Amino acid sequence: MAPKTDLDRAVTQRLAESDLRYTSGRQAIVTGLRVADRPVTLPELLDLSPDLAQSSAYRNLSLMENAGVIRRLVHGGDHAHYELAEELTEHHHHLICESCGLVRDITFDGDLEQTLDTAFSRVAASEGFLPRHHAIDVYGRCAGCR
Amino acid sequence: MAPKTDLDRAVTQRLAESDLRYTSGRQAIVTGLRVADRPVTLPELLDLSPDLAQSSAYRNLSLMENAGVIRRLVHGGDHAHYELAEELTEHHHHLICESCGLVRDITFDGDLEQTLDTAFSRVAASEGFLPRHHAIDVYGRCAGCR
DNA sequence: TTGCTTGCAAATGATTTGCACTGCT
DNA sequence: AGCAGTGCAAATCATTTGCAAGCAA
Repeated sequence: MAPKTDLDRAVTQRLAESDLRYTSGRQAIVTGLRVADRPVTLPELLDLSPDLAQSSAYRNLSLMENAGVIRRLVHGGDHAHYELAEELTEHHHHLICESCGLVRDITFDGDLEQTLDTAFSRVAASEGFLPRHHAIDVYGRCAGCR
Repeated sequence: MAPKTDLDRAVTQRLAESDLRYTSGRQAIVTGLRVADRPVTLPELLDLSPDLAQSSAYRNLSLMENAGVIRRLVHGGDHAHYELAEELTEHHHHLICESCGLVRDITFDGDLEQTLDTAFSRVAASEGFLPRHHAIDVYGRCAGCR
């Protein structure tokens, strides 16, 4: 087993808080997501780590999502995309290719996020909503599909 | 059949451009979505118009989505939500209740949208993407689930 | 040994599709 | 007549789950 990274330690702790072990299968998933460096689908994840059983991958993704380690993204395509939770990385948004489904992370500067939060809170309040977080998806064509 | 509204006329034209007729079943869907005044799931749509056959509703929603009349939203819940396309209403975003799945429309003022478009174009360009449109989802708790 | 994990196979459930029939035009 | 549209039932397919066996504390 590879030496523990800071990410592994953070994941271990979050899993422990939900009474879950950081097994080798779960490490393979976390490592796969870290290496991919972009949200990936389940088939892509299995390609990255061929020893994973599909059902266990789905099961662990789901368990780790509840534990705050994984975030599941769903856009219109056939498969959901998975990435590490923002608490383990950083707040970001997504660029989605309408042609091939590729998803990439993007970040905005703090001033813009500040502006957004303020605007969202005001509009949400007018509808009686208590806003908790937000997601921005920018759709377009990726370099390969231009 | 009810008299044609401006919306009906606009839908008729868009469907015609795809060689589709504006049949009574399709009118029932469009009317249901207009009356609901928020994105609804397929079961909700069938409740609003009990005469619709499920398969035809799905089929027409899909055809009308391709014709630019309908927009399909997918947010992780069990069912997708459907609403009238923005070209028939106005550019808006969504407030989503994490507890019950309710979706409501929200709009931002022009200045903010302008700021957003500028920011999105710049960031997308840095990744080689050509941005086409965007979607902002604000997650939280609705008044009923507070 | 207790209980979390895993892999396999089977089940689930939203959505899609084949097909025969209906109804515009 | 000719073809778009519809409803029913069956098929699809990503994801979930039951279960028996494996493994860590």
